[in-house]
Formats: sequence, C-alpha cells, structure tokens
Amino acid sequence: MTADASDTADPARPPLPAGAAPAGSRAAAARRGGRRHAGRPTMKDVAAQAGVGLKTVSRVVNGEAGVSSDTERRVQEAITSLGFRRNDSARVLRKGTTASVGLVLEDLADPFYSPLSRAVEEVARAHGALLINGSSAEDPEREQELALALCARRVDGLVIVPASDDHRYLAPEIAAGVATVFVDRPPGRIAADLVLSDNFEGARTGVAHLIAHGHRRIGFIGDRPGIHTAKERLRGYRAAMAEAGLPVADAWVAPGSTDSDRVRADAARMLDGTDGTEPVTAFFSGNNRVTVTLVRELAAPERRDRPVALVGFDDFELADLLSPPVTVVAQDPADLGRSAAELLFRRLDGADDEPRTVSRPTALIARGSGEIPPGD
Amino acid sequence: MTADASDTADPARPPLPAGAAPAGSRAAAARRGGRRHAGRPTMKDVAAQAGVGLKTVSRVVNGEAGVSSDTERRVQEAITSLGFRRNDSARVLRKGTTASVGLVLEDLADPFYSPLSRAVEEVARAHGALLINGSSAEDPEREQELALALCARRVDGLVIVPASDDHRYLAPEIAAGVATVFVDRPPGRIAADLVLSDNFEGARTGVAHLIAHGHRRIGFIGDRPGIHTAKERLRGYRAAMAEAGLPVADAWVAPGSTDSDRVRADAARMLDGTDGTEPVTAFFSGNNRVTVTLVRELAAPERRDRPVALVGFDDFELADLLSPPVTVVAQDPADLGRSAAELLFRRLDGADDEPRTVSRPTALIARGSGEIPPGD
DNA sequence: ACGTGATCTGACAACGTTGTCCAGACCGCT
DNA sequence: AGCGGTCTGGACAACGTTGTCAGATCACGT
Repeated sequence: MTADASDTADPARPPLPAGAAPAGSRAAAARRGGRRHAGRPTMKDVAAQAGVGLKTVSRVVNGEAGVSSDTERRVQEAITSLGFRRNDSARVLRKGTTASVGLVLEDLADPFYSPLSRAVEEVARAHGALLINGSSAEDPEREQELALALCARRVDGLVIVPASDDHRYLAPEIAAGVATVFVDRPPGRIAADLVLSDNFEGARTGVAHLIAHGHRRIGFIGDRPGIHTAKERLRGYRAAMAEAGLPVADAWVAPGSTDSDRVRADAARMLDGTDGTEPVTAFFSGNNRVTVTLVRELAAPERRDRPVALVGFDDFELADLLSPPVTVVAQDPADLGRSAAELLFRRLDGADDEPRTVSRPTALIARGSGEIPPGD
Repeated sequence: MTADASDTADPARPPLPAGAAPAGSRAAAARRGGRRHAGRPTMKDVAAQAGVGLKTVSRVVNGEAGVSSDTERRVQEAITSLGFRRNDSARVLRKGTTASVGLVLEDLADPFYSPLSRAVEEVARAHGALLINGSSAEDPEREQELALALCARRVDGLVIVPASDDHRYLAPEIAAGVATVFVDRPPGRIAADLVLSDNFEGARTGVAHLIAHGHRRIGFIGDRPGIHTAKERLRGYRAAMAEAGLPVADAWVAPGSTDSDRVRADAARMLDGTDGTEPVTAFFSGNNRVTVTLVRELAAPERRDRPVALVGFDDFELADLLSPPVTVVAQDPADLGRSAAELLFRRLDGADDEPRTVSRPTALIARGSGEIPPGD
C-alpha cells in the first residue's frame, strides 16, 4: 500500500519552483529533524518518547485531571524536549469550534475603524478568542469574499461593517450557526444583530447647534448617499433645517465621494455662491475625512477674511489644536466595537432570541469652529 | 490558493424567493439539520444528495479536472440546495498549510501601526492568505502568548513588532517551519528577518536640522529606553550634538513613558531651567505621542510669548494644519509593513538563505516648527 | 483473601477533507 | 474483435486531536 507513514512523496526538488509555499520549509524541517514524517512532533511522538498512551498526552496538554504527577512530569519533559505544540487545526476539526471571530470592515487603517477593531479584539481576548480581520475597501464583492472565507474557516462569529446592501449570501451561514453582528451600518435583506450610532439625531443636533448660533444658510457635504450613515445624517440635516423653518437650497446639499478634490470644489461653490444661490455661512460635514478637507479649504489664505462656521460628524485627533478648534458630533468607535462584540458573545453563549438593534448616542463637542457667528 | 473557495460561494438561487424571508431559510435549515447530526452539511452529505462519490464532490469544490459537466452540475445543485461550504479546518489539517499569517503588534489602534497592519493584510491578500492579528499592549508576556497561540493554529508565517527582548521561545517554531519576520524593532537573542527604519540616522538628521537653524540647547524627550527605537533615536540625538561640538546637559535628556503628564512635566522643567541648567530653545521628540503632547504644552497661553522650536520623530495626520505646522522626521509605516510581508512570503515561497535585515530611510519634512530660530 | 470503589491509563473511533490508487466506460485504431 | 489509451468515478487511508469506554492497578474495609 502507500509508503509507510514516514514520508509523503518527496520527489527531490533542488530547483524549487516558486509556487509551492510549504515545500521549502517542509524540506528544511525534514533535513533538520529527520524524524518520522517530515512535520512537527505530534502527540503520538510525545507519547512514544514518554512511554505513555496518546490520550494521556492529550490529558496533560489540556490540564485534565486524572494523571499521576509522575506521568505528568514524564510527559512534560517529552513535550519540551521535542518542542511539541498542539495543532489547533486538528483540535478545531474535532471540537467543531475555533475560538476565533472574524471582523470585516472597510479599512483597518482608518482612524475611525481601528479603535473599533481594537475593541472587538479586546472583547474577543477576554473570551479567549482570536480575531481575524479583513478590509473590504468598501467593495461589496470583496466583503462577501472575505466573510465567506471566514465562514469556511468556521469562525465562531462574525462582526461586519457592511459595504454591500444585500447580505442574503450569509443566510445559510447564520442558519448553520455562525453568530453575526453588524456594526455602523445595517445589514441588507436579512435580519441580524446590529449596533448603530444615532446618526440622525447626531446630525440634527449638530445642525441645530449651528442654527442656534445664528446661521440660516448651511451647507451639507457628505459621503455617498448609498451609505446608510450618509443617508441618515443628511436626513438629520434636513430635519434640523425644517424644524427651524429654514429653506434648503439644492446647491447647499452635496453628497458624494470623500475625495478631497470633490469636497473642495463643492465647498468652494457653496462659499462663492457661483450659481446664483446665496453663499453659505456654515458647513455641516458628513464624516471626518470630509471635515479634514474642509478645514484645509477654510484655512486657505484667500478664505481667511471671512470666517465660516463648521461642525463635523466624527471626532478626530488634534481637532482641539486646530485654529479654530473644530466642533464635532462625536461617535465612540471603540464603544461601537465593544457593544458589537458583546452582542456577538451573548449569541455564542447561547442567546437565541430575536435579533436586536442597539443604538448608541452621539455627543456634541463644542470647540470653537461651530460657534463662529454668520459673517453676513 | 484560497481563491477557489469563493467559486463555491455563488449562491445562484433560483429556488429562493426574492423576498428573502429569513424565517424560510431557517426552517429549511432545520429540516436539513434533521439529517445525520444537527451540524452543517459535509461533502459526504453533498455526495449522497447528488448520488456521486465523496471524492467527486471534492473535485468539483476545488475545481479539479476530470468531472463530466453533467456530474458537475448535479454536484453544484446539491451544494447550493444544502448550503454546503467547505470546512477549511479539515482542509488545513489535511494539507498542513493554513493560508494565513499572524501579526503581533503593540496596538492595532495606534495610528502608526494601523497602516502597517493594513499593508501586511494587503500583501497577504495578494498571496491568498488571511491575516490574524493581535495587540500585545507592549506586554512581553502577552506577546509570547499571542505568538504561540498563532503558532498553535499553524499560521504559515508570523510578523512581529516585538514587545519583549527575548524571543528564544520562538526558536522551536521557526525550526519547525514558521516563517518569522520582525518589524520596527529587532528580535532578542534569536536570528530572523527584520525590517527597520533608520532610527539613528533619522534622529541625527532631525537634530542637525535644529542645530542648523541656530539652536544650541536642545531637549530630547523620548520613549522608554528599553525600546530599541527609543535607544537609537537618543543615540542619533547625541551624535548630532557631538558632531556640532555641542555639550548635552543631563537635564536635557528625558527618556521615559509617553504618558502626557510625564512629558509635560519634563518639558516644563527644561523650558524653565528650574535646576540651574539653562533653558532649552528647541525640542526633539522621540515619537508621535510625545510630539502631540509637546504641541499641546507649547500651545499653552503662558508659553506663547517665547516660541520654541520642535522637530518630532514620526509624521502624523494634520501636522501641517497646526500652528505652527510641525516639522517631522517621517517613517512610512505602510512601507515597513509591506516590506516585512514581502520578506515573509519570500520565505514561504521557499527562500532558505540567511536572515536578512532591511533598513528603510526616513524623510525630514520641514513645515515650520523646526525652523523657528532660538529665542535667546 | 475478596470484593469494592477510586484512580489512572490506553485503544479506538470519530471530526471533514484531500491524495493515492484502482476499476470501469468509452474512444479510435489495427 | 482486440488493444491501448483517456476519461470518469469511487474506496480508502491518512492528517492530529478529543470523547467514549473499558481495562489495570491500587488501597482499603470486611
């Protein structure tokens, strides 16, 4: 029959073709160890070395009771002498649970999402789980690819900041028992746990703040309207204006990409009133990237003489050190991540009730830029 | 390698109602679950449903040749009807390779490390691998715990930003074939691939810049001296001073925690010359957290009358919008991460030569704060 | 001496996948 | 019809771990 367990086909390959990832290291390991099969030591090897049974090694490794201290010592010695480390893949296969959770978000390096990710990691750690994460780059297809790859690895749970608006592809996974929680944006065409900031109310409050300081013509520059948060914030802007009885000119509302050229162009248009509409005296910006671009535009020398008020959605580092310091509607991304992870582990601990939605409040932080009076 | 996992992902769902009633699919799952053991369907289940052999299903799932198109169709139908997804744990166990890499760093949410992490993820993705990452919180024990947990999961490779100064615990893992690359700081008591910024040269250049603008009394506030980068930057500071023939008073050198109270206290001490030493006219700060704290301290109203120059190690967002804009010695964290990941996959592709060290240059970015002349 | 538990230990069968190997079926050719 | 070859398809044994269960061993009370 097959060559004995000692060797899994190793047709000597001195000129390694690039492509076989494990081949090189495996070959190296083979040269080095020369033991039974070219891999790492297994419990079987440890058992042989210690002169005990396989299961006894398993018991020692897992700290189970029922092993005499003498046997345990022998096994421990064999373990350290062989450099054994349990193969968790096999364990996972046997136990059916991976003690790991997946996180799919837009961009791990975004200062808004990185604390969120860290918070999820922290909660996972507290539950003895590892975190696997991937960035979707706001690409629905990539989100799906990532999420399904994580499911194939049998993560116990999934935290998702959606880039797509249709998550029916997850239905079989959820049905099969993968706990799933959405954060920051709701899932599409599927029911699941959800953690959101109160985007509508936050935006309403921020715009009302500008109105309270005397502004009547306020520009809104936001993210692409397909994104849930962008939509909600725009809704909040309109609500605040309506509540104050103020009209909203079409020219004052500019959703779109967060590309800085786009944002600057729209801002300039609103400030200069090029299209016959009266110029705005204040901006409400839909997220931190837009805010930063606006700060740059407003700080330009040619804009200095006519100060424009600004309230931004999302806090950011050093906002308090700019001149003027930037007034923001702050979310707490770490709190969002923590809440989502806690919801997730609640499911993993067996909660089986209806999907729930958690809404987290935002906080208006007045620092200066939002309290500038209208210049007209 | 994992790319084909997504092939099976397409749920092409003719039988599902467009309305996507989750209850419906759940019920379907329950019916299905009534099968063997209430778990997820396996290839065996698919084989039974399609009326083919187990291996044939495997072939279809992996896109292997040698399956007639009719059989393939039957198998695909069974797959979607059962909601089957390959169990990668079993695959990993069988194949011995996980197509995943681990990343251990200090803090995923740190604006310096998050682009690094993202860059590693991007390279991993290009090689079809997932990224598992963990934050060590600058705790050596936690670093070890994390790194070994990742090894137990048989990640193919490991990228580490060390928190510890002794990595002998990794020797058995590396010997067993886990490719390992260190970034930002060198490994301790072990040889391995390494990617570093040229901290010494960067600091020397930054301090020389201040000297060139007329400063003779320059304070250094840095990170804890146990950290390699902190040590190197301090060495660069001393070298620049020595090259200019300038003495360095003990009171001007303050390594320590990045805690803002500590930093402010040391800064205040140096500025006021409380201990008989002449006050400094400029600061060189050892990292971005220190820089930000210094900016805050120098911007305090009572300091306004005597401008102090500042050059910081590490760039940070909005540095150009502060007043004055902050001159920095910039590293490129994404570049560090990318280089490290490339080194890693070079190993995974079979490279078996001596460990190599890659040094990346830094760039001085003059923005204003470093060009302020001495005020005495 | 003899059960009688209590304690310790190991054989064995999963877990779900993939690699090996062999057996038919079917083809075109002599 | 016989022969060699190419396609298909499936049986079976790994991969390394853990759960089950039953066998050994031992101390102890009768």
